[in-house]
Amino acid sequence: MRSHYCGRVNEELIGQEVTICGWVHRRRDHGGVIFLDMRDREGVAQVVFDPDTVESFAAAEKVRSEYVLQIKGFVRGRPEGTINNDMSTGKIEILGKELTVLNASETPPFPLDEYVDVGEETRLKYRFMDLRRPEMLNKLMFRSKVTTYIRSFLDREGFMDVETPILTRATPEGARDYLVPSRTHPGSFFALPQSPQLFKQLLMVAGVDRYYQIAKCFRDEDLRADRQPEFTQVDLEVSYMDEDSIMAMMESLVGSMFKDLMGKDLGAFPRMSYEDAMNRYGSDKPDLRIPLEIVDVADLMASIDFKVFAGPAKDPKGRVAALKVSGGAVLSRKQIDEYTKFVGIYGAKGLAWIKVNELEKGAEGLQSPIVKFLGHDVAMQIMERLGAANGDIVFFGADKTKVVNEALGALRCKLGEDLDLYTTDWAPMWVVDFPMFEELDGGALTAIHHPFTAPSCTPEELKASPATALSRAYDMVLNGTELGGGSIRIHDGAMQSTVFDILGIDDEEQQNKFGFLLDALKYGCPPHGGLAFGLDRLVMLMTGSSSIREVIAFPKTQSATDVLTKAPGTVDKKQLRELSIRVNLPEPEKKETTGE
RNA sequence: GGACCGGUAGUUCAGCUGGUUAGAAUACCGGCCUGUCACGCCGGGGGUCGCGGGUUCGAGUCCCGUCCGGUCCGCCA
Repeated sequence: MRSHYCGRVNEELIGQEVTICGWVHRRRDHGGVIFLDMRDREGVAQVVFDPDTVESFAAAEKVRSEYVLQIKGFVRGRPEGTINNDMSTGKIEILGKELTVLNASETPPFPLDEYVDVGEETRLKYRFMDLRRPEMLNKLMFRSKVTTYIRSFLDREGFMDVETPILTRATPEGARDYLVPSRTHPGSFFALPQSPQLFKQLLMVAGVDRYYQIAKCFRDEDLRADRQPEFTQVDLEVSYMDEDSIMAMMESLVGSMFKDLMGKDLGAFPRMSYEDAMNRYGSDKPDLRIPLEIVDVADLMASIDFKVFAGPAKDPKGRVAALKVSGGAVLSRKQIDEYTKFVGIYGAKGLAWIKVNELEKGAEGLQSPIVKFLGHDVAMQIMERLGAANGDIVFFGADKTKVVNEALGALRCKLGEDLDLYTTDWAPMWVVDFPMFEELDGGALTAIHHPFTAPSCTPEELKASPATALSRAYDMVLNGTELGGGSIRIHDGAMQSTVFDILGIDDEEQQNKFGFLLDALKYGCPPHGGLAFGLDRLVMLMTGSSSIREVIAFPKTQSATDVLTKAPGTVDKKQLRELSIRVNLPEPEKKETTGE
């Protein structure tokens, strides 16, 4: 039907006849001459109709925005003075000879140009129109380039693409599962996979050696700008490689992809221990574009009692830390109040600060509601430790360590954004040496990564002091976003049982939920490890998108609905009967539970 | 489960301290126009002010509830 894409018609085709198909992007009717900007996936080209070609001119008068046309015409250079340098096809135009309307279109529900920011709900309701916009099509095309790049890289490295089940069994730990009722086993349910984790480990036992899959994963948890209930992971696993080799290979994948697809050199990825990351950045995924660091000052304040917690001398779980912002003294009282409110979200009960006005005057040159409370000597010692200079502001956090880290960590990122402190566009890194477990409020332990992560010690050592044991996990972080996480896995049955024991999973439950894994570990499981990238987040960062939804063709809203198809929906009684399911909604807000 | 922001024409928005017939831009429809490129000029049509209740002589505006969308906290091993 067509000889060329609209966006690919160029000067080399001048004098030739072409046939293009596409949408009417814009129509400019001057009475005696009509211009149609024709658009397809590859771009826009201008078609001219003049009254000499009576039939096509009449047809061009009748077409409207988003009509689908087939146009046959001659390519010619644009006349002197009418070249449009803002258009990739701006040096040529097509003189329209024949115009066929392949399909009419109703008036679009919103403009498809780049000049209006349309509300997301409207865009999602007409996603098929929204995706027609060049900006969105380009993102989909870029995503396709990324997956193609990853596939060919992994293929070159000897990875096998193996599919794992979508209908699987519910996992006892971790995120909430999406459940699928089994018709043939009334009362039993499949679960959609949160990740192919166990299957890929079984593939290592099976001898696949190097596995990858671009896998859909499902988690029934609340959504965020970077979290969808179904999302895509680049999931991979290798046998006989240690963490250094795996990290090196993944770094090479991401590094070469940035270079080849974006022309960006990420350089070597620095590695940082979890402990270091938490202490210096208050986060296990630090944004290293921002040059601010959190500094402990508890020792300098040992004698001081704090209003909000017992103070460093008396509370071993507490932290007192400071964040110096160069040039931050320009912040107004109102802005500081806003930051105080901001850290309140993370549980901080206040935000103390010191503005450094004239350091040469000693503590007299500091402006702060807390200096008199600290005493001049302590205030000056803090200034010295932080290397404060005139014009700086120092923020303080004093509370439980978790609160201080989260509050100052988030404040650090917020200040980085608000004051545009970024020193680079891209700051990749690895976070390593994660603890194996984290203590819950009740005192029980939970796995920081997942229960299949290998510790960097023996089972005996692990049993002796689980709370301090480190794991062989690694997270790839880019600009404060966790791009991927992985680990060396446990390949030894005794070790796996030890970990389950520590997590409080008894023998019966171990056999019931993970019997197949423990079985597999008995039959010659090679040492192995792997990693999973969040593809959506990766593409979001690479395209500079503000949310993951911008790089997913048909995403869900924050309440996990699809406004386009109106999913989830009710089903009719017959379907429920077949599944032995009865819907039982609470009385007051009883909704219709069946279709017509 | 919680905090905050938003919902007014197809779309993007304005609408002040409650006060005449709810506006603008754009889109749409009609007319004019032979070199535009977000074409231009003239004219026209277009509203369940998310929904329900309340206060008031009077509500887009104030109050309560609710629904929807978004950002975040919790949650997401």
